[in-house]
Amino acid sequence: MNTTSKRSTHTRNLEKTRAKILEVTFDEVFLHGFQGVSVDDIVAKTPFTKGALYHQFPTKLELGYALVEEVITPMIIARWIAPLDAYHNPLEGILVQLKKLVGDVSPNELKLGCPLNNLVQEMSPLDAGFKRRLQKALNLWVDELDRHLKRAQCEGYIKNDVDTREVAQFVVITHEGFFGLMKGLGDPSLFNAMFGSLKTYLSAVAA
Amino acid sequence: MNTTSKRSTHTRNLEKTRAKILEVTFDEVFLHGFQGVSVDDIVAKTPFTKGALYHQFPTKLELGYALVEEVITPMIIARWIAPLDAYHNPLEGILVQLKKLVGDVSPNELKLGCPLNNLVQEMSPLDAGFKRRLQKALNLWVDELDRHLKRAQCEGYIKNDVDTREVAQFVVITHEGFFGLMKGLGDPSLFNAMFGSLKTYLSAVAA
Amino acid sequence: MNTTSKRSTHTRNLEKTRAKILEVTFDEVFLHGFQGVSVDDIVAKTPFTKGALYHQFPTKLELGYALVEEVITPMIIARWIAPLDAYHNPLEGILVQLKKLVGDVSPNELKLGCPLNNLVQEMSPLDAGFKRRLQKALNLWVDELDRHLKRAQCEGYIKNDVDTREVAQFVVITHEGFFGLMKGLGDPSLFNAMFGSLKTYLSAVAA
Amino acid sequence: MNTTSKRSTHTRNLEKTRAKILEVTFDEVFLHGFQGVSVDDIVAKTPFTKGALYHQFPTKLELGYALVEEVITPMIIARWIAPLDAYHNPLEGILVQLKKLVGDVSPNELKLGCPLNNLVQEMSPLDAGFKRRLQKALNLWVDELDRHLKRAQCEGYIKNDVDTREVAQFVVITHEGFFGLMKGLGDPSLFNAMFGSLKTYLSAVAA
DNA sequence: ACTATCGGGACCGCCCGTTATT
DNA sequence: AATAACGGGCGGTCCCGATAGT
Repeated sequence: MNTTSKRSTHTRNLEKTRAKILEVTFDEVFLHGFQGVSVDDIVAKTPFTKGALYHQFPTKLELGYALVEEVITPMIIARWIAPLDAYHNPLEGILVQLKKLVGDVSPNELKLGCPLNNLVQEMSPLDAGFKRRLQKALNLWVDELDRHLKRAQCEGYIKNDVDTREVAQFVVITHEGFFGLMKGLGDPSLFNAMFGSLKTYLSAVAA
Repeated sequence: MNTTSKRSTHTRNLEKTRAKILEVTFDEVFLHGFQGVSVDDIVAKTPFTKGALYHQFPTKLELGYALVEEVITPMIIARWIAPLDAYHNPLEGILVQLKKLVGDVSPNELKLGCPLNNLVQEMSPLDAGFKRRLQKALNLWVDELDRHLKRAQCEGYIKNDVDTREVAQFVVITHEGFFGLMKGLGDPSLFNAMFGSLKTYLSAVAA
Repeated sequence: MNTTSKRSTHTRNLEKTRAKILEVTFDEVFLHGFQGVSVDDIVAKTPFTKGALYHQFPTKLELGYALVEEVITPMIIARWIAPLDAYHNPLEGILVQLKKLVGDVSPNELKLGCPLNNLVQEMSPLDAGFKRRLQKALNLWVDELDRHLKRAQCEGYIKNDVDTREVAQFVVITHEGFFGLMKGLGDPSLFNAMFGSLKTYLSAVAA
Repeated sequence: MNTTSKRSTHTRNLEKTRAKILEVTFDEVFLHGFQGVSVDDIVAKTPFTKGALYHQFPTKLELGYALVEEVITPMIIARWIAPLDAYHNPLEGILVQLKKLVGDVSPNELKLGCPLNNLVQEMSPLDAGFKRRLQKALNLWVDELDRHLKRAQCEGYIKNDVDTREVAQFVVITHEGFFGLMKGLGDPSLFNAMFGSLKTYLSAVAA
């Protein structure tokens, strides 16, 4: 049980190191918030030291920026957008995906909220760099949803007089609102409220 | 040397001190988050010193708890629940109140989000004491909304097969979701998306 | 040999605390230079902790500024100016004082140079706040010397066509030059070179 | 693939690298002091990387030592000693050179002081290796001046009872004292005080 | 010889809360 | 009840140098 040195046979690989640091950062920030995590905390959960982290990220803020751009934004796309390609009717895809990624997941995993929403709430008003990157991620989400909804409208799944962008915005609002409330209440019944209501809403705009 | 006894003067001053501290705390926490505010920051915006604050609130956390219980919870009730008493049809009240408190407000004032939601996102997973009090506030909001919706259902404004609690939950979800997205995007068009979609949804559950 | 707590029966006295911190700071900066001293070093040689230091001096720089204004400047006046009052002929006073404060002092004590000159060399080009305060101290030294030399000229000890301010400047130049070289060479013979040559020079401007 | 052998090319490159590093080091140390400059700062102003620097200089201190020996000492000789060869009367040479190298130079260039003096003041008490090398440079300066002054004495330009070494020491004292004060005050009138007074002094020792 | 990556530690600023004092 | 001085420790930055690899 002596103090193990961090110097080892570790292969020196910038990409891997960066990925590992970002992975740990994601976990820690997801658990404690950006301000609630110290660089030392992150380093301690890593096979590296502060020097390695500093080599990759000149400041804690830059690490946070990379987290948004390189981890969280792709994750949003992968979870909420990419799967829609498989559905001829995106409205159906949205609900099925919601069921799969939220309804079938244990409430415990949902209590931490949505990684993107968490950072938006915490950091957007505090730092312009965060704000810009988080805005970009949110807009991307809305834009991509809108693209699928427009496709749905073309295919006749949505009434022609419906503003698809408004629907896209509302879908994101309900997603983030759900995760936010879930974080506060931890009440599994929230999913039904959200899923059922969203279904009702989407039916109302469907053709 | 007026007629008021020393004791009551003391008590009144004590209450004024407490109220002033809570007022400043609200402003600062609303701007920078709970973790982002230091006790010294709060004290500096107060005519008192740190000792006075610690005389009233044993720790920073207790100050935060008081903020939730004595400021934020009443504020939620005053803004989103109490006004509904004036409406015979609460569904109408919800939408009118939304328009008044959000639609007619400058986007700048909305960019800081909702004081309750902000604290939920930041503090719920970090501290059990916060979590309990925030949960209580959220549940109160849902419960009171549900009470009004049940009244609406009795009055025949809502279909009988509708689960009013689910509607209440969904309304809160959309409120907090909207504030959350607004905080991140600052896009005024979000209000129309939210307002219009909520109207569509409420119409779908209305009798 | 347990770790002694710093909490003790210490009288809480802002002035005394400040004086003690400045005293220790003077010693440490004199030995290692301003950049070479850490705040922790200073605190460690003090009966106080960092909190106390921070209470008095918001930054290390401010501590340095106070050192110049409250310790070093008065020291210059006390050593090189005040004693001249006792001499009817200031030229004589300058040389006698030089002998007393330098010639009769062990070379070891001189190897650290002049506290004012040390800071001028180290900090003047690095920080405008230091520069201003050090300039003020140097100008005060020159001005006060000039005042005494003008008195000497009035009394007929200095030729009328001599620019006393130039003499004052030159005297300071030789003082600081001597301390500077002494710091580098540690050679006691430097005092004779300086003392003798300054005597020769002052004789040349004497009436 | 020219005729020069690989070895000599290597050597030449090595020397160029070393020279470039020393050149940048001189500039940076002159501006910020030795402690105020980081190895990374130096490397950043170089076409090389840190590894190259550490290949040539095992530590930052050794780089500083090389700076004294290979750059600053030769510079002192080139500026203050070598030109005296051209003068039959070195006393005249000293004053003329002073005018040329100081009096005709813009005050801005003088505000950074003398590279040698700067290092003496900063590093002599902190590191024995620096001290030894700086002492050597200062002694060389005094010795060489003394050599020229002895020549002057032989030629009858200086009174026979004058200790030329003391004069040499005093000249260096006034040089460094002037640069030191100039660094602190930035007052161009200092040159006249120094030049005039030194002239007066040298006249007093001249035959 | 030279590069890129990383180790480990020290420093300043700051922060929450306590204690002596009034 | 309230103030002012102070305790003790953590957090982000930065720095010197070492090591793996070319």
